Amino acid sequence: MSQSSRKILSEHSVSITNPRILVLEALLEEGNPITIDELQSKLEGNVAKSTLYRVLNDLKKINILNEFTSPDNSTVVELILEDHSHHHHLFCSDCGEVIDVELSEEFELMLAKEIEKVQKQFNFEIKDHRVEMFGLCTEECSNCK
Amino acid sequence: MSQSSRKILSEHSVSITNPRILVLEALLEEGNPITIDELQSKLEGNVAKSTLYRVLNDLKKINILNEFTSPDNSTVVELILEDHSHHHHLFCSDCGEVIDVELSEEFELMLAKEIEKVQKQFNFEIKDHRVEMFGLCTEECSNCK
DNA sequence: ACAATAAATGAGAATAAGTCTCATTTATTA
DNA sequence: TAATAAATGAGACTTATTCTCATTTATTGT
Repeated sequence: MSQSSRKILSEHSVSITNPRILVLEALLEEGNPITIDELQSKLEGNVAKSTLYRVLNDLKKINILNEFTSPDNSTVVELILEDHSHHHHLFCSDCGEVIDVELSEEFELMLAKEIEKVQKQFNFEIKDHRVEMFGLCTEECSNCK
Repeated sequence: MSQSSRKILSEHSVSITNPRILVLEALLEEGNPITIDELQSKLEGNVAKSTLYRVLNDLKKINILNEFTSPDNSTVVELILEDHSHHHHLFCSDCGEVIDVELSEEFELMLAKEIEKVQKQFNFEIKDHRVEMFGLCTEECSNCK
């Protein structure tokens, strides 16, 4: 795991430091979107708060970190890995879990066409998009604590 | 305008007070999503900061206010009116403007089908969704300051 | 219309997420 | 391995939001 963290850093010409490795490892281990709070817990005080935020900003700058806000206003972060394809998010209003969701290719094609229309309509250059879904996991949901 | 604010409040059995009328009027006048900062400016100090947040929370509770976070992490609010149909948001990374966008009915139908699949896949009950689009308004964009 | 009561407000204190500062430590490179 | 630039930790600072509490305002029954 430490290997891939180092690899990720060097591939992006970012100096390899302990806090960066620890943060990357925590994010890799999680494998899913995670709140800053959860991330801090995982790090068990091994990275200073200021450093954590700095490292997250570093990762954003090299475009390997996605940051967004959950419906309950917590900041959520997620690593963008090469093999990690385009996806969307499903939020549970009950337990707060965030789940990565891939939608069908035909849907994405249709969305691309819609976006094309919106670009023309508003004279915009649309660079990115996301679909967010909100709901409740049912009792059987294994993702829910 | 004050009439409709009063009507909105009484229809939701919320007591009619000056700060609530002022906030509603500002939101009605704007007609578009607006940041808290912009809203505060529009209110020109006529509503205390604590009251503004309280009123916004009141409006959220009666489900006539939609709150979300822009890509630059400002809180954005928008009134949900009866005649205000289902829509999505387009964010300009340049000027920060947020624009309401309606997507085609066929797209929404297809998205509903996708959501149906996601519900089954993750054992979720999906209550709501939104599509967010990020980009840059071009120079001719009249929405951009 | 009025008094009694409950609810809402304003002002500023408190909290919490995120950023900044600066002295110290660590990584890079030659 | 030494010199230098970059990163870190600790805590101060900033800013958005919530909370507290004394005062004001709206509502309701008469």
